[in-house]
Amino acid sequence: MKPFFLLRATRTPHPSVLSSVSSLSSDSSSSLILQTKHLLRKSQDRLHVLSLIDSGSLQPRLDLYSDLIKQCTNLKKLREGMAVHQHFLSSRFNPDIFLLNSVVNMYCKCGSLEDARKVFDEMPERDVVTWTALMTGYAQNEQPLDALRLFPMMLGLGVPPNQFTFATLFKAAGAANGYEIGEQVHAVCVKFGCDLDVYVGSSLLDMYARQERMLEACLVFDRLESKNEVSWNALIAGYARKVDGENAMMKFREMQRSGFKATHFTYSSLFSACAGTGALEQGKWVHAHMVKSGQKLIAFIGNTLLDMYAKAGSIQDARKVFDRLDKRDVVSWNSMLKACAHHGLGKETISLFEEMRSFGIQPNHITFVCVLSACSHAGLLAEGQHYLKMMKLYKLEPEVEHYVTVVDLLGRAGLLEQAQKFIDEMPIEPNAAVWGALLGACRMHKNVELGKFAAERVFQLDPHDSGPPVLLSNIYASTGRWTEAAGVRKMMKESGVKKEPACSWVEVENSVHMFVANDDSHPQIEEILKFWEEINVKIKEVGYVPDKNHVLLFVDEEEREARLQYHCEKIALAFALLNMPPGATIRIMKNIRVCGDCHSAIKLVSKVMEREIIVRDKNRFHHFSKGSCSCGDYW
DNA sequence: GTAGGGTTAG
Repeated sequence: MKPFFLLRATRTPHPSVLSSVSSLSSDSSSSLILQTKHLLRKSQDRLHVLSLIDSGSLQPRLDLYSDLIKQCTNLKKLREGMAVHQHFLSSRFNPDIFLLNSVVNMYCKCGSLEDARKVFDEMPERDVVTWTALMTGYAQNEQPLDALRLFPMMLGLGVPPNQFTFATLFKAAGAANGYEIGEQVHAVCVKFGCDLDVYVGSSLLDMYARQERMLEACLVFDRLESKNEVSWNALIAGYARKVDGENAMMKFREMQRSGFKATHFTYSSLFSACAGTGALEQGKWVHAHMVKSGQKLIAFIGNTLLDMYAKAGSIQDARKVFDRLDKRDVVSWNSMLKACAHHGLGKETISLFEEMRSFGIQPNHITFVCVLSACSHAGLLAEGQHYLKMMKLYKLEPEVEHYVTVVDLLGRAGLLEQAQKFIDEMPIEPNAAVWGALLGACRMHKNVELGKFAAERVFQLDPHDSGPPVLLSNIYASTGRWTEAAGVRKMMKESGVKKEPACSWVEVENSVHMFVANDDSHPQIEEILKFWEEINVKIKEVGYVPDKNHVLLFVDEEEREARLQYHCEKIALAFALLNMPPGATIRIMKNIRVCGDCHSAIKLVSKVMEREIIVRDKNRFHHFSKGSCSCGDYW
């Protein structure tokens, strides 16, 4: 066996080497050298290895440099990597493509793309590995466009790409929203016969899934030569992102049938799908499946599980998960804070946040968004201002999101002028969301003039959002200015801004039933409407007066009252009352904010029907019980 | 020597 380098007895090697060498039982010299080589390679002190070379104690071979570079790559030691690179340049060795490829990769993995690019540019020759390593570097360091730009250059120079190249390119295309480029690369990929590879396929189907093109994603998936956990997970994650719980669950069952075991990626996708639709029963089922499969509750899954319970309306279960997590990271804390805020538990959010601080956990920007929005939902004005100031303490500069919550906080409290002054004095440029918060407050407090002013700002900054014109029209309508309300509606129609249709849904016996406004396609609709009539009589007996201000169309009085009956949250509620066992808590989800009239009606329903009713709207949860709501009518 | 999938705010 040929020794790789020699340890000269006349020089003093590193003490750890000496002590290890002296403890070796074998006295065969080649074995000694091999053992020493192994030791040095495993040594945590790469700089010392370089100094041993400098002092003449070691005679390096090319693969010693190669090993050292690899170590620096894996450990992400940029400074040491640079030293090894420099040392190699001053050595007797010629530039070697294998080693330089490793150097490019080392700089990429250590996040120094400039250095990687410099080595790349100066290389006398480059192969597919060189190109792919740099592309991957860009793709993994949030420069996906730079990764994509390399591809035509590479093809132009006649370097044929391989499956590694395509896997990276599709990832980059997905991250850069570069879907047109992605599709072109897909064509090239087919030409090179790489599209059936499972790595390429997972990345490619993920790219299609990210633009909600599940049909294409499935086509890619079905064509794969062989599937693995990653390709299944990419598919399930695609459905989960689309909040298509039904298909996510279906693919999950297929995955099981095909003999693949769910991983923590699978579970977290499924939990986030259930969180999106608020499907508590399905979420619980997946949770049970996970426990049975022996998958541990690591932080990553725990956070999505916690989030699922919170978003599906069970803050108690969310808290249980939080308490059971053995390692809580900042995301766990943020999720729990957000859960409390979302459920209107302002005081609890604050005490949880103080607990987090007392544990010495460093809050981040999102932490403060959670805390501030809790203050806003609970009307805790002084606390909100206090926590905004506290950000400085943690060296966090408030971002526009934080200013939005403060405007919201002031606005909800009715301090509209103060809110406007706050916007004027903001150190950063207010965006549409900031003005939108003021507009929302004007809607709440029926301030037409300021509302108009705020609305104009929003229209300028975000002309495509249907929310603000609807809000403005509602301000006019709720103050009886029907002509102006109709004017805004007309303007919307002409400019092509479409209002998102209101819809509500409810989970009954493991399936989700959705009710879209003015859609009577549900098979039980006749029965539901008849049942709502009965409820309506009952709640009128205990004082329900339909609030016609919430029907914001220019129609006559009678029709206005009739239209109120058809708000989708009422339909969903009637459906749930008809189909759920007595006493079971009803959980209704709505895609937009719950309307004031429905809010009053549901409060009374909770009383006359003796039911716990939980409604999740776009902003928060409402827990209705015994005739009142947890939001204290402040939302 | 080069590759793919997951969470938190609004």
